Amino acid sequence: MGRAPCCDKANVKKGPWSPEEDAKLKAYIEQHGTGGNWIALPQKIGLKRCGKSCRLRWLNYLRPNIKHGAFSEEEESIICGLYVTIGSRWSIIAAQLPGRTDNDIKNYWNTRLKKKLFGRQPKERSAGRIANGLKGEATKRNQKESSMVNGAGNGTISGTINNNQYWPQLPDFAPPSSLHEIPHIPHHGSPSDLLTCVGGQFSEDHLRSVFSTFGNFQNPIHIPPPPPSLSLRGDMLTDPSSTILGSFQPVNSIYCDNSQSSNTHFISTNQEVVPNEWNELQYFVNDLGKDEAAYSNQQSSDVLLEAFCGNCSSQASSTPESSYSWTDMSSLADPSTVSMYEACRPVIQQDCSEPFRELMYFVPQ
DNA sequence: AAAGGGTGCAACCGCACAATC
DNA sequence: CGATTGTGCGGTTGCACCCTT
Repeated sequence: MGRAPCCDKANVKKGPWSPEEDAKLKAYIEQHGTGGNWIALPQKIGLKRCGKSCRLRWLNYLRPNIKHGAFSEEEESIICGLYVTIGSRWSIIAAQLPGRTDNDIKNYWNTRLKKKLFGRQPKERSAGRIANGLKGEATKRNQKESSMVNGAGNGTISGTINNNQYWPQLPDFAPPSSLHEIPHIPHHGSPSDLLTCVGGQFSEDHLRSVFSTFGNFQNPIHIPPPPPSLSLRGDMLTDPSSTILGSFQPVNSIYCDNSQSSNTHFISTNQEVVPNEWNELQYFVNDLGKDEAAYSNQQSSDVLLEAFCGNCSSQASSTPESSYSWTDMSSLADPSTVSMYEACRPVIQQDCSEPFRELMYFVPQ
């Protein structure tokens, strides 16, 4: 037996709220409060709405000091930083952004920030629409919402956008003499953001652009020297002073072969990787629409394989519940890269404390 | 001018947990 | 202490708007 419905579904109105309904709800709550009972509230007001719907409408739109309109760069940084730290805990993230609702932030993440962080551009055909479309959206909002916040964020987006990119151009960076000079890495990061760096474009510019996105989370980092023949893409250390790192599980380092032409990349970590983050990785890899494969020597390899085999077209997908040996999986990759990695594994293993975990994935070219 | 498709946002759904009976 | 009810939350959906063809 399921639980009783919170309201008579047949007799409640659904869909967009009318100005009259808004006015009724707002006036009542401002005068009497919610009374601690959302379910009973619509009857008191004479609204044919579900109590939950009233609550949502109030919290997301009608209550005072709600901030609508474009997100500032600072807000973006906070959202991104918290997302890679705590995941989709929108209510917690919203608590850090006065005036923003969890729904707003969730929508903003899903429609924009995710694309931005994953480094994906919209389909080619959309390029023109994007430049104009954003302007259109902003105009729509401006017309719709007289309480629009100052135009800083909006102006930033529409003002700096170029013809080819969805997002403002990221600042130019002077090429580093070595990756050790990457100044700041998101210390709240998860595997996903670093893997995004590695998997998204495989470019150092992109890597730095993602790091710059988290400028608010700058902190000194320690980057150990890479093993021979490998370049170190990133390294993260937890911040012991932080109080919100409960679920944070960093990837210690990501090693990429030095050959730009190679399609194989190795990731090592001595940390437990939580399933959510692998799911996110799965999303990312699947979103790329490319074949991939994974190998793990860790105990929780089932987590990894589950995460990776959802849409695999490689041989891995045919037996998603079985385990794969290194031999099996490495056979899928470029032989020279595999042999190079094999030679480096002891060094990497030494670099990571036990239990050593590794993941290989490749993107056919 | 119209159809088709992409995008963003408001709103809904269902589950988990807390509070109350 | 179990059952019931209310609330909070994240995921998902529906739709209006706009652009491209």
